[in-house]
Amino acid sequence: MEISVNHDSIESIQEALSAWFATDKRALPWRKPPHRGDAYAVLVSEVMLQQTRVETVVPYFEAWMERWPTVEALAAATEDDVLDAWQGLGFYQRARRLHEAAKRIVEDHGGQVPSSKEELEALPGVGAYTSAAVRSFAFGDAVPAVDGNTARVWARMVGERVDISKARVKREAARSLAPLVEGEGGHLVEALIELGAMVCTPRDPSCSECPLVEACQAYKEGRCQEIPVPRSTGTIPEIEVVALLVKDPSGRVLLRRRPRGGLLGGLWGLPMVEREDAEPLDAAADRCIPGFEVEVEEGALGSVEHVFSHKRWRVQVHRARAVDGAFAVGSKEEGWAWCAWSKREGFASSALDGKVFDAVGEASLTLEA
DNA sequence: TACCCGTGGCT
DNA sequence: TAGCCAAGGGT
Repeated sequence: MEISVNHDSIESIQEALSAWFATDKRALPWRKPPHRGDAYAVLVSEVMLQQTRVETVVPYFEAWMERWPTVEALAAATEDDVLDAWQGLGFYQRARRLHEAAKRIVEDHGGQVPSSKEELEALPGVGAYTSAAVRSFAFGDAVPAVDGNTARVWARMVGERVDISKARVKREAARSLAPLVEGEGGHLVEALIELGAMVCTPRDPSCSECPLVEACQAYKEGRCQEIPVPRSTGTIPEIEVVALLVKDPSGRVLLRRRPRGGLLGGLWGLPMVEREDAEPLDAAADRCIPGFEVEVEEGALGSVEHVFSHKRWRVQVHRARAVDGAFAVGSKEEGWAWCAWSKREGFASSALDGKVFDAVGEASLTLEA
């Protein structure tokens, strides 16, 4: 599939896109000094922006760059501090991969973010999109960085009803768009992304303001509303989850760090497990704290609903204690901690955990009242 | 390839 | 309200 633009008009299209971007682009922190063009800052912003809205990322990016202004500083950080800075952003593997990438850049590349496709994509968390973005925005090596925005712009330009969530479609878009962005530094690559975000929007695109209308097949045919096709979505399962509120004699609460790699990996929360089909409450409670038998109260203190990208949790929080009177669950390094209620913010946790903490806090107030 | 991996704003 | 979706990557 090719963009229906001849060689004479490609220059005028480039000029129109360039002029639009120069006047209409948003003043985002990674587009301003001292971050603009800094490969480390580009890498941080692009990883944060993966599947995440710009407005959400802005405060995280600013705090991150203040805390770790250089790749060396990030490489020297602890994993706990990295997760602390990332908490609430979601997709927590991104944080640990970015941290690991910083370490490798320091160890293997002398502290300089590499500029080649091969070396960039060898870094954890850096794929085709992020690699192209770093090359374009930091090294002036203009390569189409095809995110959902650019893919949508391209799909409408060629007028094809494609599913832009498919990797094959994004590869085709990158190949097809290369002549449009090359030879202009990286700003046309970024302009395509910005155009998709601000003008060529998923619904009700502002075609009257678009610098690419003359090259847009979908506009010509009046089919912008039906391109691209909506991606197919299945229904997500709803899962019952049991969480335990366990206190020691001094009133501290038992927290558990989730294993790396899984859902909310590396983050702290009340011990909790997904309940098997028709699993008795006490059996699920025992699995919350492996190796210990638990006495769990039947009535729930509170309940929390939380929707992830691929499943829905209904969390029931129960009060519980050790059958033999005491837990020797292990150290903080082993993922267990007794935490005074007022000190829980010292443990990096997710939005889900925040809801659970809130539910427990409200239940306590009710009980005391 | 299909699925796993968060969150919050919008309609 | 319930679903849709956003500057994706790894497996």
